[in-house]
Formats: sequence, structure tokens, C-alpha cells
Amino acid sequence: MARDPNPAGEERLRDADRSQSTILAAARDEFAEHGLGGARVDRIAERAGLNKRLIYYYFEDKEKLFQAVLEHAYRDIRTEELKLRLLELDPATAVRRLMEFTWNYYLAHPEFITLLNSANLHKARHLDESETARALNSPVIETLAGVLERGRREGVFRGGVDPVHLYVSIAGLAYFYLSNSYTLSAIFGRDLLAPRARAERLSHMTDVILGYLSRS
Amino acid sequence: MARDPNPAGEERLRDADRSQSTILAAARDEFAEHGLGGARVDRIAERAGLNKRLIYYYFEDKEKLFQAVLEHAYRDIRTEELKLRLLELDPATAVRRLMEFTWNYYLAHPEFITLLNSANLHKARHLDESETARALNSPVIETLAGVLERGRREGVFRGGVDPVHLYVSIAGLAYFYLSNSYTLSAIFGRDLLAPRARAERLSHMTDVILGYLSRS
Amino acid sequence: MARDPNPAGEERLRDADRSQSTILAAARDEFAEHGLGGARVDRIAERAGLNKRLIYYYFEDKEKLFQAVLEHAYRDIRTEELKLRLLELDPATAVRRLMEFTWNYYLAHPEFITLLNSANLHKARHLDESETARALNSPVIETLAGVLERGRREGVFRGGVDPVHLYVSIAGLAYFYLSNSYTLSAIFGRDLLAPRARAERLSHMTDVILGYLSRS
Amino acid sequence: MARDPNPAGEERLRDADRSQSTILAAARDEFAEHGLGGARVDRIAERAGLNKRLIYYYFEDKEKLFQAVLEHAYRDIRTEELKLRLLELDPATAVRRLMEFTWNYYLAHPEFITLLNSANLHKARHLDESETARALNSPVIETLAGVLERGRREGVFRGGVDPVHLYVSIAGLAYFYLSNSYTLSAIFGRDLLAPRARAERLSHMTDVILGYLSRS
DNA sequence: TATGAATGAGAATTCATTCAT
DNA sequence: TATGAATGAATTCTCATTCAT
Repeated sequence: MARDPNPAGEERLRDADRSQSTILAAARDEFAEHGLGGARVDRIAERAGLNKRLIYYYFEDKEKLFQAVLEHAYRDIRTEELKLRLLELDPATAVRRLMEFTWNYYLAHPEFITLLNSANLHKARHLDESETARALNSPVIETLAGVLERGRREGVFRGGVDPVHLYVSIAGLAYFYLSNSYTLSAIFGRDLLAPRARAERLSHMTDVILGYLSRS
Repeated sequence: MARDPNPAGEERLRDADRSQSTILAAARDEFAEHGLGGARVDRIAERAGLNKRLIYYYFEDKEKLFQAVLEHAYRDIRTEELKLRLLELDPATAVRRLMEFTWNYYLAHPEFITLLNSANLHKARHLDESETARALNSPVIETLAGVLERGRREGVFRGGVDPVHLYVSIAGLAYFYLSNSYTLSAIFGRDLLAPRARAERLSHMTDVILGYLSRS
Repeated sequence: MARDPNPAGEERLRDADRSQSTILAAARDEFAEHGLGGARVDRIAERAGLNKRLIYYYFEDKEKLFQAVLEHAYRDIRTEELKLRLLELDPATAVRRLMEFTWNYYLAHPEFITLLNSANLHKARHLDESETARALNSPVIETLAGVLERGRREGVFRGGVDPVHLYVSIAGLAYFYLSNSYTLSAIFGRDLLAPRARAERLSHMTDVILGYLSRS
Repeated sequence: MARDPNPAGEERLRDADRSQSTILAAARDEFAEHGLGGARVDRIAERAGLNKRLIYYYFEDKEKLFQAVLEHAYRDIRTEELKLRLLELDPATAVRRLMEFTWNYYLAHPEFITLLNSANLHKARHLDESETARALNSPVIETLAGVLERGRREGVFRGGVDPVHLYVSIAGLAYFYLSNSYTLSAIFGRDLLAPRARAERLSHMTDVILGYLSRS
């Protein structure tokens, strides 16, 4: 029952859109901070500076709101990914570029990580119901496949690399470090989020992936 | 006096221990399934088949119970890790062995992953307060450092590898894949948990790490 | 000025009338289905296909809307009753005719029953405030008094029958059966609304009243 | 999930039972006064002088509470009905006795009427789910059948009278008058609940039914 | 050690109603 | 006349926690 904004009445329409965006941003922050179970609709309303009732008016309930937040989060990262133009770079640079992007995106959008964790805790049922999910079937995989293929043809990359697995590995090397930085820091007794540590991580990650891919 | 008191003190103690273990197991499952925020004390009592009041009797409150669960989870994996005896193997085999162990442990203990995610969502404050946390400072790092050093000396591994980063990478390659399998499956439209896919993942992971470490 | 004003004043009025009627019909159905307490203004607007705000524009609030619905319901049944022309029939036929009418009207207008029940739950305060209520002081009572008197004079009816009580009895025999058909069906384990059962009921009702009224 | 009170611990048990009864009585009054839709759980708790949470503890939700109230109401009237011992009286007296009982019971228990109205507004779904409902299949019907049969054999009652219809008629003559007394009073401009009017009603009702049944 | 009863403070959601245009 | 946006006050229900025994 999403509002369908119809043309007439520009002013009002803009308000409706703005309200929805404000709610989405507030919800994203709240969900990111507390997870789906720990998030409070009251707090979302407060953060948004809007009446709680309005949240239900536009998003029906907490679950649907979470779904909307999730879809937006995906849309956002995909949009950025598309700007990378990896195919215009030489294979090694392209992979490096993708890793930097991934790393920096996660750093700049820590909420993305916690949102995904929440989504997975709930077995991604918020994506199942979402038509958008399918559409998100990231074209980055195809791009990456292209990069790998070219690297292999040019003799710089090994062959037989599954682009999905590689993509997951790149993401995983960054994601896990950041997602679990608190427990890891506690256990290893060193602050993994210190600037120096962060730089080292990106460097290590890149070494791992390029070390693996490179044909001596 | 209407009470019918249990016999010997020892048996009573054993009962008490058993109750605590039962509660911990029930709590672990509940926290794993719903996260800290979504877990319900009532459900934990139900799962344990014990009165809710007992939970408070033994663990004070929900937070402390979570902390206890978390500590146990760490203790369990560390205990298993210690059995690996990596230093008795040649470096490449040792790394391979560690990866297999990590992968299989996560697969066998999916609750470990969600527990850690919950702990991180709460910025690991449950570990900060825990004296146990320090003690968990994994000796596996030192072991891994030994393996790497030997590999370097024997000329099979590259030098300059930080064992902590390597450990995190190994964990991350496995963890992220499993932790995010629901969203990844939804997005890539393939079931990442199918037996075949799982075997492929371990193989890929190993290739990545050994490919990176190996000196031509 | 972005408004596109409807043409002639007359049409506008007709629109206004139509809107009011539409709202009244929707409200009648909603109140009948859910009672005053269970009725939802939102649903009334939906049923009417009109903006909720219009309901307040025309009827002030939910209570006043209910009152309007109730008055209409009374007006409707009274209008029909007046068409019966009972005085033109012989006494027994007149009574029979009244019973048939009552029975069939309740059957055709089940909402009338639930509306009255709601009104009574609220101690008929919606009628007290209504000037119309007085006007509804059913002329059917006088008519019925006439019928009874003539029957007595003609020696076919017993004397001493209070027309109000008789009227209430006729209504009650029909009303209770229909109003409580769900609980009665559940308890007696037979469907009181099946066509056959309905026919039997009218027959029984008529027997009771005419059996009572008839002399010898 | 109704509490099942087990033997041990008499004191506590009694408290639990008392709490449940208190809640039921408070709920009965609230539902009777406002209907299911208009009843407020808060008010029930207040009336009962007990914590609102306890209502949910014992009755799960508002609907189930209503169902429990309804079952109790039926049980109560059936219990009284069974004490009538109609078969020990001569047929006309038995019928008269039943009518008096019905009339007086409704007068003494006005909540019974509004509860039934609420139940019917909701299409008796609260009885459908109730196993008790079946058991309530009033034995009064069989008793009434016996009375009618004996009356016929003794030549004082007409034959061919369906006891269910007769029962419904007796109930209806009383029920409708009381259930709708507010609207009827408003419309006829006379107070139907005044003592005098009440006495007249019982007298009229009895005349109708016995007049109908009597063989000249 | 163990447990059923009880509670206060929320939490999500609903609802009649009003605003602004 | 008509409508989408917005709101405050409930309302049902939940939850961690404590009481009393």
C-alpha cells in the first residue's frame, strides 16, 4: 500500500516525498545501530522529527519499513558500483579499484554492514518479498567476469576463477574485518579501526587477492 | 516443610550444574536465532524446560546471560582450535588444516556466527566486561606466526605476512560467505548453502590463501 | 486556481447530495457489520470511495454519522410500513400481512437489526438527541389498534390486547430469531437461516400470534 | 494455553483461581456495557483491581477473554434452567414457569443479553471454536418437548409444535423487549422498564404463548 | 533449588480527527 | 467540494523482571 504520488499538487507532493526520505534515513540509522529487533519505532520518529503515525501511514509497519531501508541500501551501493567503469582499466588495476571501492564504501557506510547482518539474521525474508531484490542481481559480477577473462587472456591472471566466489571473497575480506572489528579488537587487544590499522588492512587484502590471481 | 527436599548435597549441586548448562544451551540457541534484541527470556525458559525465575537466579539478567553464552562459545572454539597441533604439520598443510577447521566449525556451529554478529552489534561490550575475554587472546595467532615463519624459512611462503591479518582473512573468507549466505543467495540467485556450493567454497578459499602465500 | 471548479451550482449540489448518500450507505454497512464501536471511519471512506475528510465535512463526527444512519434506517422501514394499508384488509389478514412484512423486511435488511442492537447498546442516546425520533412514533401502532378493535367487534379476536405489546411481540418473534441466529444455530446445531428453516419460522410465528388472538 | 491448575500448593492455587474469576467478572461487565469492540482491556483491569498484564497471562488476548466470558454466561443460565424441574409440573404450569424463569433471568442478568448480541455481531465465532458450545446444547429443549407432548396427550395443548421454535419464541418475546427497550421506549414514548410495564409484559407474553398452545 | 503469580514500563499499532491547500 | 498529509491520544499486547512461597 505504498503511496503513489500523483502529479497534481507539487508542493504537497514534495513534502510527502521529503517525509518519506526523512523517515527512511532515520530508520536506516536506527536499524543500523540497534538491529531490527532492537530498533524502536518511537526513536525513528524522534530521529526523523516526524509523527510516529506517519511512519505507519507511509510504510505500514516496522518490517516493511526495514525492507524499504534495505532496498535503498542496496540500490545505493549498486549505483556507486556502476560508476566504477572497471572494464576501462587494465585487469590488475580494475581488481585493485574494486577492492578500494568496496573497502571505502563499507568504511563510509557502516550502516550497510549492520543492515545486512540484520537481514541475514532474519534469513533475508525481507529480500524474498522484494521484487527489487532480483533486479539488484549485481551486474558487477558480469563486469568482474570480463575483467578476469581479459586478465587470463593477457596472461596476467590465473584461469578458472569463479567471479561470484571472487566477489564474495573480496567483500568478505573487507566486511568481516569491519563487521567484527569490536570482538576482534577485544580479542587481539589492538584497535583494528585505528587509521594505521585500516590502511594496513586494505593493503593486506589487496595483496591476498592479487597474490592469488597473479600468474607469476 | 511441604517442600520435599532433594537428598544429598552433591546431587543437588549436580542438578544445579545441569540446570545451568541447560539454560546456557537454550539461551545460545535463542540468541543465535533471534539476536540479543529479539531473544525472549520466556522462550529461553521454555526451550530449557525450566522456570524463568531460575534464569535470573543463575544469571542475574538477560545481558549477563548473553555474556555467559558468548564466553562459552569462544571457549568452545578455542578448545577445538588447540587440538589442531598445527606446528606438527608442514606449513602448507597447516594452513590448509586451519582453513578446513575454520570452515567446518562455522558450518557445524552456525550459532557462533550469529552470536558474534550480535556481540558486534553491541560493540562487544559483553566482552569488555569479561575477564575471560583477555584469556581468549587466541594462542592460535602465535601458532600461525610460527607456521608462517617456518614456511618463509623453508622458502615455500612469502615473507612479511601479519599473522593477525592472515587469521582474519581466513576467518573472513569463510565467515562472510556463511553469515551472509541468505542475502547473497537472494541476490545471486543461487543457493550458496547447497552441498556442492559449499565444497566449492572451501576449495576456492584455500586456493586464495595458499595462492597468496606460496612463493612461486 | 489550480483547482478546476465544477460548472453549475446545481450540479455541484447534486454531487454533494450524492456524496452524502454514498457516505450514508457505506456507513450503514460498516456500522451494521462491526457495530458502532467496531466501525472504522477509514473503512467507511474506503467503502464510499471518498475522502475521509468529507465524512467530517458532512457529518461532523462518527457519532453524528451513526445517528444519521439510524434515522435513515427508521425512516426507511416506516415508509414501507405505511404502504401496507392494513385497514383495508380483514383483521386476520391484516395481522398476517404485518407479520409477513416484518419478517421479510428483517430478512431483506439485516443491517437494520444490528443497527438497532448498536443503538440499544448505547442506550438509544442517538435517538434521544434526534428530533426525528419523535416523528417516528410509529403510526403503525394506531393502525394496529384499529385492526384489533375491528377484530374484537367482529368477534374474531379476543379483547384486551395492548397494540404496543402485540407489536413488540410480532417484532420480537422475528427479530430475536434473526438477530441471534448465529448463537442459536451454534447451540441447537441446526442452521436457522436455511431457506426451509426460514419458511417454518414465519409459519410458526403466524400460528403463535393468530392462535393467541383468535377467539374460539 | 489456559493455565491448568495442578493440585499442589493450595494457597497459591486459590489466588490464581480468584484472580481469574475476578477478571472474568470484570470482563463480563465491561463487555456487557460496551460490547466487544467498545470494551477496553485497561478498564477491565481497573474494574478487577488487577494488573492488566495478568489478563493476558491468564486469557491470552481480548478475544479469548470474551470467549471465556461467553462460555461462563451460558453455563450460568443453563445451570439455573436445569433446576426448574419442569417435568414435575402440569404442562401449562411448566410453560408458565419457564416463561417466568426466562423473563426474570434476563431481568436479573441484563449482561447476558448484551453479551449475546456481541456474540452474534461477530457471527458467534467465539462459540464455534468453543468445545463447550456443543455441550450447551440445551437439554431444556428435550424437557420442553416432553412438556408439549404430555400437554397434547392430556388434550390441553395443540399438537405439532416444534419445541425449538417454541423455545425461541418464548425467549424472543422476553429478549427483544428487554434488549431493545431503549429504542422502543424512545419511539413509543413510554418507559418499558418501569415496574408496572415489566409486570404487564410478562403477563402479555404468557397470554400469547398459552393462548397459542391451549386447545380451547 | 525451584516455581506460579504478579507487575511496571514499554512497544507496536490504531483511530478519530484536523491541517493546509 | 474535495483531498493527501499529519497528529495526539489511545489501545492492545509484550517483556524483562520481581514477589512470595
